[in-house]
Amino acid sequence: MTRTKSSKKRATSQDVADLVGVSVTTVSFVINEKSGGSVRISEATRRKVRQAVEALNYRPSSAARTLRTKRSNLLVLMFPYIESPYNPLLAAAVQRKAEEENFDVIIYSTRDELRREEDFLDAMPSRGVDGVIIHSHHLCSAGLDSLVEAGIAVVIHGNSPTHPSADNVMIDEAEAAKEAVSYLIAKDHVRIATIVGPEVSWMGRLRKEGYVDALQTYGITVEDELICEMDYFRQGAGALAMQKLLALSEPPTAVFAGSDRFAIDALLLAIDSGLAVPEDMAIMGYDFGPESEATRVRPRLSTIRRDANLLGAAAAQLLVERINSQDTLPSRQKIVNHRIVHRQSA
Amino acid sequence: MTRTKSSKKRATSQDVADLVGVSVTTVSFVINEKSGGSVRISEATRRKVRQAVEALNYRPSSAARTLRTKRSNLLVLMFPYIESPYNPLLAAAVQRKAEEENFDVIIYSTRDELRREEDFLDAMPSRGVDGVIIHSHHLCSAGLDSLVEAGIAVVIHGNSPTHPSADNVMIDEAEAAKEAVSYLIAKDHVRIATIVGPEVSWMGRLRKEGYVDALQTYGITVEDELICEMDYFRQGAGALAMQKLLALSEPPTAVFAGSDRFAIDALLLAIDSGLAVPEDMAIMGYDFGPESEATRVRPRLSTIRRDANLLGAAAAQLLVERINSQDTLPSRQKIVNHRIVHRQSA
DNA sequence: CTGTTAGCGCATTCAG
DNA sequence: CTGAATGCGCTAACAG
Repeated sequence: MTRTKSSKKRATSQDVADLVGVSVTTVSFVINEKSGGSVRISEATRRKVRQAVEALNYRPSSAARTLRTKRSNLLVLMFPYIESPYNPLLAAAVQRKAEEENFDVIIYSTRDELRREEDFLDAMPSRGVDGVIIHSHHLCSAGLDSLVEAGIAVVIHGNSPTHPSADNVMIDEAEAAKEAVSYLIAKDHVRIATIVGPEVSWMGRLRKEGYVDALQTYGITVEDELICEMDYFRQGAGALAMQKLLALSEPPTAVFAGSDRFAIDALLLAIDSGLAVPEDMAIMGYDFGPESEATRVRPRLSTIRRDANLLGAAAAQLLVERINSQDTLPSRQKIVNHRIVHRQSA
Repeated sequence: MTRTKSSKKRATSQDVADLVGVSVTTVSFVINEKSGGSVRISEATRRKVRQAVEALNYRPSSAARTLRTKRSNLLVLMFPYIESPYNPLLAAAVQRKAEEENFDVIIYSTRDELRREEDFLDAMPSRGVDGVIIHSHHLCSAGLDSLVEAGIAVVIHGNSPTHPSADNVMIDEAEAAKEAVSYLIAKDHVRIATIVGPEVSWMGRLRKEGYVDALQTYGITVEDELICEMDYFRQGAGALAMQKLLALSEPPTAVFAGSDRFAIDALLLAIDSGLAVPEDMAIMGYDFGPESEATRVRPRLSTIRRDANLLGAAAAQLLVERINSQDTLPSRQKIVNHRIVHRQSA
């Protein structure tokens, strides 16, 4: 009685082979359902092997398999916070897709800390995962090189930097912005302002593009004084912009904000200034940060929303394709549907 | 040029050894920071090895290591829906703890389907994970046997069946119920009814126990007509119970419901009957299902909440201990703090 | 149609 | 203080 371990040793493919009286090769073939080419296992043998598997309760060791095949069927979804309302939806979608393709998914929250993100990505090759979906505010493409070099497939969620060997999945920013503004126009607004991010930001540029496009489509003149360019992260930027707009000789009756944060600040300032929202001032937001912020403000914010299901599924899809592709794939950009959420502010 | 693969081969410990001019054994020792006993690597060698690791960008292969050591440092968190508001919090907590202990966590949503749950658990030994935290409504202890036999550590979240080789982490159901009722008593209610789950349910029994305990503590007579036993999953059970209570010759002024669903149904019926909540009828719920349900109803539901952080951390803690323990550990039950959420309904 | 065999990359016993 | 040798469990040539 020298055994201290309580659990008996797990059965190996050799055990199965011995029990049936065939070789491990045969076992391996039936386990993996190989049959093409020169590989033909008689149906009788297959059955016997399967019985033995059952009898011994044999389960292949993924560690051994991974070591051999360089394939872990493991993928990583990394984002700032799993607690953000968008991310669980994204995770669910990724998971669903991954499961279809027989992948497990490791989820990692970086808490939006650059250091944790870097450390995690750095340790990724060691983990032996096949691919990773990155949703990050910090990401710079340099960090991706080592992943790609280590043979890890990468898909980037959102408008973060592109990389020649990674895919991006995102929504059509310009189109979404255009729809938001068109909605305001449909509500009979003509004097519509916008609060947008800086030119240097890809998102900011695209959203402004959509704003201009919508106005022009409906024959409304684009006026510079109605376009407020603001820094996304500047405290109270939205309020500032709204203040400026209200001071105009002819203020707008509606505002399309390039981010929910802009929108909420602007909305609050409008209300504090004695305006009724949406009667005196209609406000549209744009998905950015937690959904709850948009629903917590009164009146609730109408805004653009990404479809987490589509984005997640698309990301997983691209990732799996990339993992399965033997040759280097070109970088792909996948545009996914968005939608307008009509709440109370517009 | 026969190479089709684009990425160069990853460095192995052999490569590192070669570069330094030592053996793989030495490399292995310094990587794993072994030093006790007869193992002594000179500081000089250590440094050189570390340099080589850096130079070659060497990362140990976890697959190989797992195969060798029977340790994947991978753990699974399984629950019905990642989209439920409680579960991301739980996941975050588990993750945080797991990370401290150098574990990655695979998250799996069963969509509350028994079949998917069973299939996943069944495939677990093959995945080579070290342990699993199970949060399930369906779980029966039979399914756990094969996990335990396969040497996978198991921790059960909540009051699902216990298992001689698994731990449970949960809140003190009876105490929580007692507090809820005590709160109602503190608000000057004396005629307090309860809607509880069936006797056969452990949760139901414990919560009723707490209810009775609170009344007795404050010298209030327990009256059978004020105790409604209902099936958790029966449609509209809470409304039915409230109806019955309102029909009493002397109806209660407060109700402690054994689940948020009961509570919400009851609350709605009370309001539809022209009662003001909480003025005419105070209602306390009890954590069960999505938080959002409790906050969406008007007035917002006061209820008992589990602390996801504590529960998650405790679960991960127990799991890691179990994984690290060589010998069989006894089954442990860990009770975690809960709290009352005072909203509007009581 | 099936068996033999050689590693995958690492941790570890046992010799030096 | 360090190295040589072995095998974890599996897959995939290659050889029948």
